[in-house]
Amino acid sequence: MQELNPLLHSQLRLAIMSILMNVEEADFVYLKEKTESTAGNLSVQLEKLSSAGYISVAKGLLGKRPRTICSVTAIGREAFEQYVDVLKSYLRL
Amino acid sequence: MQELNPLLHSQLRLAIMSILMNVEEADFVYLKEKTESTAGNLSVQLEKLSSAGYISVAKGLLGKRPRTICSVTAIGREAFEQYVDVLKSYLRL
DNA sequence: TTGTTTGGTTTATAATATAAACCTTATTAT
DNA sequence: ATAATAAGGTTTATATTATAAACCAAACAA
Repeated sequence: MQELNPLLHSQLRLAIMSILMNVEEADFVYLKEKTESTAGNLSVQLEKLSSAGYISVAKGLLGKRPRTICSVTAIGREAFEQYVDVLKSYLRL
Repeated sequence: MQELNPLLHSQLRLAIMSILMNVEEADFVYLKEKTESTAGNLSVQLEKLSSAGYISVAKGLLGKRPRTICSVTAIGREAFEQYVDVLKSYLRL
């Protein structure tokens, strides 16, 4: 049995990645609402995905307010797809 | 987004359940080999699945040696299937 | 009869997820 | 002006979880 990439096998990080896989980019506020997570938890998990190179995080401003935009990288996309393949083998999908 | 049943969303417990979903029953030694887990870890996770009612665990003897036989219950089967459905919605399968 | 293997369980530790507390800048109300 | 409130986060502390180490009892082997 292959191992399930532990960076992706986490409720919140998987939710984040699954959103980002289906959209060009998403900002912090959107991800927070969609995943119903706390800001702290989201911040931590984004940082983990980011430092693994799975997503890119751009911190900028929208008008005068801070705005953090996230998108999945090629590496992240590949990791996600591989994770899905392993899961399929577990679940016989 | 629906939550991923945390009792199933765990590498080893998911592996155990995925094995048990495809087989009438399996003993401790078999599960240990298949999952490549340590006996301690396996013991703990079997206990968790058991006390949730997801699997039944029968401790008996084969000849003179102890033998622990596990099988998935109807409740476990249903929980697993529901978990798979939620996962599908995450992964667009 | 001492050591070793088998089949586990219990307990301690390491890792992880999560939320609480906090910070900064902007806006609103007084 | 200035004191509260909100927006958008980050940092840090805590609770949970997974994992392995240490342990135990029975059987068998040397």
